[in-house]
Amino acid sequence: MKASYHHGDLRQALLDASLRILASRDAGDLSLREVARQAGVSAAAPYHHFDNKLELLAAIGVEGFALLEKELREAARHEAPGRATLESCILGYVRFALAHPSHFRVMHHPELRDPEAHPELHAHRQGIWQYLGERMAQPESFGGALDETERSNLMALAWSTAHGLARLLVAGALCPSEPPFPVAADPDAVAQTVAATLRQVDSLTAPSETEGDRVRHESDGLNAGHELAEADQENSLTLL
Amino acid sequence: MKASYHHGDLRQALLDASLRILASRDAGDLSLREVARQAGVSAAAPYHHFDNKLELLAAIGVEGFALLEKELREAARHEAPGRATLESCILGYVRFALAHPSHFRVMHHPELRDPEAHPELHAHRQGIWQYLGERMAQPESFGGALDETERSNLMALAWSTAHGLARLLVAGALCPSEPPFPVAADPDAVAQTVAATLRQVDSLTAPSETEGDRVRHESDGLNAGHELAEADQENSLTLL
DNA sequence: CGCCTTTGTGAACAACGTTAAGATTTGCTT
DNA sequence: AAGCAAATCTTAACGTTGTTCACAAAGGCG
Repeated sequence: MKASYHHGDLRQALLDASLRILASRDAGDLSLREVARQAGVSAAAPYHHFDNKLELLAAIGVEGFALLEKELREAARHEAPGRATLESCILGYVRFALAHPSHFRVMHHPELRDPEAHPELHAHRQGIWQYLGERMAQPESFGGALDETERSNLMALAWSTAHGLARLLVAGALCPSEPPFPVAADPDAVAQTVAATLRQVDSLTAPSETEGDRVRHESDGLNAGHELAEADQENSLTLL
Repeated sequence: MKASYHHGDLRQALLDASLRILASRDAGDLSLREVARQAGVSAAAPYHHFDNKLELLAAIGVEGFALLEKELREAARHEAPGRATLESCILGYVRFALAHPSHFRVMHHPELRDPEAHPELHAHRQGIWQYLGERMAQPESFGGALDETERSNLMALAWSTAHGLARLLVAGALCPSEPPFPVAADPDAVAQTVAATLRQVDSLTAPSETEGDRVRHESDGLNAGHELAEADQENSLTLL
């Protein structure tokens, strides 16, 4: 089977071998020599396909972002348009992380964050953000009446929750056996429940809301209202 | 000044040197030899104080968790008892991450997650979880009526949001210049606003809630209600 | 003072990322 | 079809890393 001196498609073979290793090891531990070994080539061979080890990881990250966007768009087509968009985005994001944990970890590897060092990866990351932003910005997502500030609040909240939940689940920090606190056995069930719970915030600005609700919420907390107002005044979550 | 052959307190000096380096580099990149160099000792010296490099990082993690717990308890004393506990925990967690990003990153370093390999670190991590769990479990946190399932939901949601927000802010992924979406310039303001926004979920189960609210929420989504019910039935967020 | 324990040094080893120079294959050009 | 340049792979090497080992210096205690 060892066909020829040349490999055929070594680049993809290296990516696959990397992912096989990354399933059990962290991205920081990945050894380029080991990847080459698993692919059946010499230690120097990968350098004809990637500038260095980080670029190999960046390519995996790009692969991951492309896959994420594909799956998000896929999921968006299989649902009633304009309903529960925020919840659906969160769920899609978390499900991707659970389905492709190795990709997810590489996508958020700290050493790949510099936009100038890895422009293609950065472009894909921005693409996801833009896509999610556009979907969540649709007026019917929240019910309609929603000014810029409120929308920013919700998006920061949703993005934080989705990302945090994904990280905790992928890291195994939210498992039923050893508690931070009791949680469901099935990670997907956790995601569903959290997303559904968060939806109650969404409903605050839904059209069915009464004016009485609105007032009660705003004057609810002792310092909460004050701090929020203060933050709004200083620089708040207004458009950049 | 180079006093003697012996260092005095090399252990702490190594920890300090590490943190100095970690301020600009990631935990995975930290070189033990460089730490030793900065501390002015040979490459083998650290092995008299730490079993290996990971144990050095684990010690920093322990330091971080202890600091976090101290700051959380500190903040808890300076506020009206039993009010907005959930929001205060979130804010405290995020503020710690912003104030001590190096510690925060090490505390969540992927290679330090194994409880058996780093039992002391794991104990401190559990301690934080337990402390936060106890605080958020206080009945007056939410207003009173709250069954086990609802409490788990809220805690999973709050923990996810706090952790996700902290990670995004520490990573610089929520900055005003390059948008995922517009966000405040001051990270602390973002944290305040997100925490305040999340508080609306809290208010769902507050005593001032009317029965009409409750019903409307549960029958709100098209599939959301269904999925939640399904999750509840299967294994849900009940006590472990 | 003598002696054991602690804490430092220096040299060594294997593994790693990366580069350089040379071999082999591919494919285009004529 | 021949030949030649580009792409791909190999072997060898360099410097750095984590870690270990044997040994030296300092501290503490009888």
